[in-house]
Amino acid sequence: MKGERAVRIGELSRRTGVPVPTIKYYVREGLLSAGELTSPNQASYSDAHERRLRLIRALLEVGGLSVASIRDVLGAVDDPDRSVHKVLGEATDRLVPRYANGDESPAAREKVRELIARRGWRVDPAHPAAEALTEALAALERVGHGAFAGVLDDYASAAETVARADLAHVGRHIGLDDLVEGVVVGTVIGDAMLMALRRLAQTDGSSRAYGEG
Amino acid sequence: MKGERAVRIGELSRRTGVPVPTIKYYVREGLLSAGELTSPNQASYSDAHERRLRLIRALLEVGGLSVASIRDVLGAVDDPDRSVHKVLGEATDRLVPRYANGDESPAAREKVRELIARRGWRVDPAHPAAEALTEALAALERVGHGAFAGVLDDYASAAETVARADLAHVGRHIGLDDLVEGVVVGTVIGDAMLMALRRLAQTDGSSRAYGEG
DNA sequence: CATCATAGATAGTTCCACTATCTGATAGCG
DNA sequence: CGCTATCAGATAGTGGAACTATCTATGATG
Repeated sequence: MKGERAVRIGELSRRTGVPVPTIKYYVREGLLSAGELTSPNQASYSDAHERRLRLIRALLEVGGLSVASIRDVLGAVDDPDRSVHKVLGEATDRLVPRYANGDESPAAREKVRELIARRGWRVDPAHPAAEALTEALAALERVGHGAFAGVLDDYASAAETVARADLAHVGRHIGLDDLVEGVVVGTVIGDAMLMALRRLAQTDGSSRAYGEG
Repeated sequence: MKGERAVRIGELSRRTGVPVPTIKYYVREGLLSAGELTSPNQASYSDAHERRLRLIRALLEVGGLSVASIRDVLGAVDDPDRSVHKVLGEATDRLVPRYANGDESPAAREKVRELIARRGWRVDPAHPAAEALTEALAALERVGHGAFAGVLDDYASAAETVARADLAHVGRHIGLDDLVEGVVVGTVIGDAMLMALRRLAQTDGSSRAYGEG
């Protein structure tokens, strides 16, 4: 086993493939806690550091998050409050792109309100994700493809399927200790997975419908 | 009606909210064709320009695409080839993030192959979306959440639902002329919609499962 | 004891999406 | 006709983001 705890920064860098100056940069930016100083110019990094560093890279490279959002999100991961629903809510809240926007397109806003009602979802219509959805619908209108909003209910069904799977996974596999980390990973990497799967299913479907050879 | 065709750049800017220098920048970058010169220093922009400009902004702001990818994608939109399947494939191809990566994690790669087989999807396992999925699964492993791959099949079902809705919409509402544009909009804005809906469904589900007051 | 790695600080780099400025030239108005 | 606003096209500059490089001590290690 190479599970040696307490390595120095060079070894941490070798193990994760992240350059030393970049690790230092993450520490400066508050994404990663500093190593434990064993002398004025020597610090040791634990397995937790390595794990955290891999998480940062995954959020950055696969999730496409900015360093600033990662700092936010990891703030939630380290938050001591551990009530499940609150923690789920906070973690996901911080993962929605924020639109400064106030009140473009009341039509889009209304569609979102109706959808939430129709689905019986117990969510605040001012939830950031609802804002994001409103923004997307408004963009569809602006671009002259408002009709695409017709897929909303099918999308909502699919989203429910996904959310059920997410919650089942959380219930089954995740302990309170890395709950938030699990939620973050599942949300961010899950988005990437879902997008990729959507492309694959589209490709398959279009090949069947408009087939080739 | 204010459907006056052939406006000048100032008016185009006013109508879309995009600053004049930014419009010029998009023209330089090849996202937008130049206006038709009516004299050495006067050009007129048509409704098509306005429409295209709105599309660019939607892809940038809601879709989060880079100027470079937008140029690529719009290249497909303007491509004269219009066989439905090919066009769908090309448009979606250009919308998948490309990973330079070759061969990290054969386990992840194998999982993707198996999933495609299990689903009976007629897609090349080397499809860029399959690569992206492989990358996501590899990231899960690296981060110590490999178990999350257990949701794959549920996600795949959801993706099929979404893809069916997408294709039905294309078949019902979109003519050959703006097929590609429709696909691009549906793909990019559709991703944003799906992500937002997933958050809403998650919030609802977690509220029911771990409820609050 | 000589060399190497390290902490911590500061400064520099690259890329991206704009934004500003400048030079003529024309439009449109009175 | 003259005046001002607007424009095309070219070049240069800006600000933010994510690094990357350099420097100074200082301690680790063989």
